[in-house]
Amino acid sequence: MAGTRRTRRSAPAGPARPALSPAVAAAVLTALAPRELRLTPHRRAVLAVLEAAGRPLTVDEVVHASGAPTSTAYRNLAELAEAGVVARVAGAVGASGDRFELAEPFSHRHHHHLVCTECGVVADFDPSGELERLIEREVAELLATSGFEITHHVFDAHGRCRDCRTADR
Amino acid sequence: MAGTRRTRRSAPAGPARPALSPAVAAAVLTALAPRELRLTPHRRAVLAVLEAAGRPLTVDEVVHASGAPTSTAYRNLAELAEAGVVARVAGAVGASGDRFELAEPFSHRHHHHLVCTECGVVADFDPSGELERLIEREVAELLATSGFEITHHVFDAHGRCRDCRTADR
DNA sequence: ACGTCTGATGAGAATCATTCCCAAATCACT
DNA sequence: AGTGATTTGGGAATGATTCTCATCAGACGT
Repeated sequence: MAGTRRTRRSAPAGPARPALSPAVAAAVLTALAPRELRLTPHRRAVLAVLEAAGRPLTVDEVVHASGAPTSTAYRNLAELAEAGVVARVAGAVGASGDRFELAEPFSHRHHHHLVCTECGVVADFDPSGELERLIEREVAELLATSGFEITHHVFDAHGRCRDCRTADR
Repeated sequence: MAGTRRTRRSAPAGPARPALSPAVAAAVLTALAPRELRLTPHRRAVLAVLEAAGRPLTVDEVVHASGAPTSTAYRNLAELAEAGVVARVAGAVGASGDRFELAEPFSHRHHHHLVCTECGVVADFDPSGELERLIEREVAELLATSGFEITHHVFDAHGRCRDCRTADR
């Protein structure tokens, strides 16, 4: 036991874990500062996992991929969502549990979701500019007619993913 | 005790409960038949409540408004959803619990949802025909490019409803 | 009308995800 | 390198949803 440093294991041994890209790390730091949140190893790991996935993950997926304990993963995801660094997105209706992905300012671009109603997996897709423009117009109209102050919109397509289709048919 | 019939109380005394419209009842009967599901008083009450509400309700709202016991309400909503008579819709992301409304063939028309991110209430709104057409086109494209067999789409606008806006500002 | 038989009911137990708790450890920052 | 506010984590607590199963209602044939 040569100088075994007893540190709380923040990055347990295991399959190679992705690293958070420096660009995202810097932006995240800025976003966390005003809330006095630190970019700890666990938070870094959680964000790295989300960045690498490129699609919304369940809490369970994050727990397994990041190595963070369950309670820490839940807490961090909630805090990061609150800080606007990650986005909480809905999975398949009826499936319990939200999913999380890097918020748009920290990932690539505006996108929408393809949700598999069978296995619950969620993939990203990019909407056409034309659709996006029309949605914007509709949203502006809703502000006027409904009394709702619209902050964002969700356009998800639901169906069966390729895997589920080939699996049982 | 003049002929007090002892029947299980299926419509407990209480505030006037809405009745299910005959047209919907007939259509529902047809939909339930192949599954050997009966249109019992509780199911009728649940459906009547959904029909009267005209917006997606939480299980709790259904329980209170219909008088059905919790376990019965959950069971019936799940069965009716399975049968395609009611639709399970997502509420605010992060809010636990799906909501239910009459499925489109049994209610009025195709519509979308306005979700309040603060109190979770969900209202219906009608999309413009133009938007709807463009969505259809986009969905058709997704089938080709993603491998997903799209069954339906969700276009929800999220924001703060009039009540929440006036309440805390 | 009456029996019969299948589907429905409902109270509580069981399950499961999520949140809470708080003493102890850690890390970001000077 | 020190240090104090923040984070951690294991387990308990909470809450929603589902399950169980003995009992009941209702449709149907006779």
